[in-house]
This record gives sequence, structure tokens and C-alpha cells, in this order.
Amino acid sequence: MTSTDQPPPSAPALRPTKQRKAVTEAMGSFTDFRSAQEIHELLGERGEAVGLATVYRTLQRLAEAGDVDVLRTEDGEAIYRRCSDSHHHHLVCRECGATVEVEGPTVERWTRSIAAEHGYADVSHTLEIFGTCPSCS
Amino acid sequence: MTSTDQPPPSAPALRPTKQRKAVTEAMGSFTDFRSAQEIHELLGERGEAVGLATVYRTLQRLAEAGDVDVLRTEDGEAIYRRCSDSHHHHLVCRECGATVEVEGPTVERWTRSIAAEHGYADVSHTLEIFGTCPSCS
DNA sequence: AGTGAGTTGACAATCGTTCTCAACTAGTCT
DNA sequence: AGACTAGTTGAGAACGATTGTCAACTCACT
Repeated sequence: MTSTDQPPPSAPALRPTKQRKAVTEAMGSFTDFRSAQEIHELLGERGEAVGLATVYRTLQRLAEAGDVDVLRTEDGEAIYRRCSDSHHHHLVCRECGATVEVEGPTVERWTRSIAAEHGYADVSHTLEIFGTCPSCS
Repeated sequence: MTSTDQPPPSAPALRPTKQRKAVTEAMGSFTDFRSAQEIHELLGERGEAVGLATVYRTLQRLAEAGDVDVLRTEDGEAIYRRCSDSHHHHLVCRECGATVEVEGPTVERWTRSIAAEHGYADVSHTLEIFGTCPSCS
């Protein structure tokens, strides 16, 4: 092992299996937030049955990689949605789930200053906005 | 049933039982966020054993009434904390859970304007800030 | 003391999620 | 192409937080 070009330790070998592709593709077919179970069901309807455990595993990977956003419903269920790379938040319709990605330098600045003010380091935050979208009200 | 003074329909009769008092009191004995199970355990240690189901029920009531804040941990567990009446957010230490309540007219304004911009009504939002507190870093 | 609606607690049941593990597969080396 | 192997899959068991069930209890009021 005298090779000089190791791949970055970040990617621990990920195989593009049929199942993973199916999940990734399915994530592109809707724009609201859905639960793992719903996504599993969707895959079944599409004729690309994938084991529930695999759906969970794949969604986890995707979330870690930042390819999907994860939210928690009021009752603790995890819901997923494909997302853009950059840091952003969501404006979600309570009724139909319609979601808009929003960015806010204002909030970013604000949270950072608040944290600094209290001496907190390594700041991160979660922010979601809920409301009733135009077509639901 | 000819009485003319009904109590406001908001309060459907709430009895101040020993258990409820115990839970409420226990909530005053710490300032970080704790899970229902931890609170149940705490009560046990204090010699005021309260059934787990009752702890859950009571915390729910308190949360509905706005007397405690509820958060979801990364893995979906609900955690509770006594809170002030006014609308506020939290700056939570990832390590020790030390929590600071923060207010932010800035954010309130921002979320409202974002929502309006997209035509969303009945806006609410959740915002939590996580970081490492001074004594943990 | 008696009454009844609200409350409790032990336990079962639910439900989302993770674990287990034998069977399978993509990629690689020969 | 065949063999090898580490990563992957899926069915089902296991798990853990939370909620439901229901008979026994208790507070507040007569």
C-alpha cells in the first residue's frame, strides 16, 4: 500500500444499486415532504418495490449527504424532501404540504449574533415556517 | 340546565391533583430540556412516584396550555422545559443542554414578511439554535 | 357520608424506526 | 468467464417512545 493518492476519507464506498437509484429517482417525483413509509409505498406503486429497511437506510444516507432535507412532524415522524445544496429553510403549507425553500441572510446573521452574545460556539439552527398556502386558504 | 353563567369553554375542568402538582413542581426544578421518561424518573427519585402515562398526559396538557416548551431531539424524542409566557426561541447547548430563552423581533418580522411574500396565511414558525456553551467548549 | 365526573396507573397495544443475518450483487482481480 | 469479497438487500424480529384501555380511586360538591 504505497499508493500516494488515497481518495478522501469522506466517501466510504457507496454502490449505485438499483434500489438506491429507485429511491433517489422517486425523491425527484414530488416536492412536498413525505414520510419514509409513504416513499416506500410510492416505490411499490411505481413497480420498483424496495424493502422498507432499505428505504430508511437510503434516506438516511441521502440526508447525511445533504441531498434531502429532513423535518419532524408534530408527532415526531421524520419526513423527507429533495433539496438544493445551499443552506435554506422551508415555508410549508399546513394543509397540503406545498413547500417553498427560502433563504434568509437576516436570520443567519441574527442567530450568529445571538449565539455569540451568549458565548455559544459551533452554532447551527433549525427554522421552519408553517402557514396556509394561497390555494388552501 | 338554566344557569346563565357558563364557564368559558376553554377550561374543561382541570383538577389539581397530587400528581399534577408533582409534575408541575418538578418542571420547576431544572432548566434544561428533559424527556418525559427522565421527568418520570426524577419524580420517582423525589419520592413522588407518578405513573408514566400520567406524566405524559400532564406534560401534554402543560404544553397545550403553553406552560412548557416542547422540542424534538434529532431522533424524534419529545423533550420538555418550563417556559415563560411570551413567544420566544431557544439557544441550546449540544453538550450539556443548558438553555437560554431568546427573543427576536427581527426573526418574527422576517418570517412574517417571507410568508406574506408567498401568500401564506396563519403563519407560525419554529426556530431553535444549537451550539456549544461557554462552559462546555 | 354519598355521588359522579375527572383522574390515575399497570399493562397492552401502536407505530415509526432500527437491528439481525442469511442470501444476493457489483466491482475487481485472474 | 469464473472466483472472491465487501457492500447491500429484505423479511422479520426487536426496540423504544408514546398512546390507549379500563377498573379502581379521589376530589369537590351535596
